[in-house]
Amino acid sequence: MMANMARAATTSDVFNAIAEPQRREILVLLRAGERSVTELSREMGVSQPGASKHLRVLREVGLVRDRKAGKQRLYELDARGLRAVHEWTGGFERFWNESFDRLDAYVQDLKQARQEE
Amino acid sequence: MMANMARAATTSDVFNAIAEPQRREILVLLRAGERSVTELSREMGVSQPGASKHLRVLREVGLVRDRKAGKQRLYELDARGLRAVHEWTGGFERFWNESFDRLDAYVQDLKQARQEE
DNA sequence: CCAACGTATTCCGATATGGGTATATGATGG
DNA sequence: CCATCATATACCCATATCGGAATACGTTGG
Repeated sequence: MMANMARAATTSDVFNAIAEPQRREILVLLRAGERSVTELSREMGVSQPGASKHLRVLREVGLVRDRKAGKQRLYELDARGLRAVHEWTGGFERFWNESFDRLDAYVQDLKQARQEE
Repeated sequence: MMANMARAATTSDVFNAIAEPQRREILVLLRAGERSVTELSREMGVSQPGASKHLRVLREVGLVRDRKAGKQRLYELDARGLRAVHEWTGGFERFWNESFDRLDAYVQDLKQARQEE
């Protein structure tokens, strides 16, 4: 009865889609222009079904578009979905920019070391 | 012989760590300041072990620091690891702008097609 | 020391995941 | 229509994942 959901479906979630290194690699490759599945699988050193499956995920979350070109199917980047991730992480910019960040971490470490002695 | 790795371990990978909605929620909550585990679990409507386990993942990828405070353990944001994600997605900025242009062009085409009906 | 409180870990069950391999589906040229 | 190339899907396996419940561990006050 679907009581225990193991994790959010990788599809329909951009954060999950880009959690996979090979999928990130695909997106990077596609910045240089559209590619066929075979080209991608060769450039990545991955089996064709492997590439196809990752492309399916990327397609379902909307990060790539595909178009038929003869026997081939060309995949093209659609980076709009990455904007949400960029903006979400951007919401933390002031926290990683704080100049006392490193010093603060250092102080915390000292405190902790003391307490654990 | 560990031949089939199901997916990259969620630990040691920031992209994977933030693929989990609850973990993202924790990070957001911690922007307002450090919190104990119980406080977090209550604010999130999650069990205490649930919170603890997500915090462990976040700690292992370095997105939070913890410090003992009496019986409690206070968790604090360490957003530096998010910078990598921000920058990676930032590498696509010109593409999502371009995509908007393309969408815009498409919309223009639609308008035009209508007028020509 | 011990009772209590706060937190972490362990175990379990259901499910998602990724990589193979084999095979199905699709499109093309002739 | 057929042979062929390109891609997608199905199936299997090993493992990761998440949530819940029970329990272990740690700290503190009395």
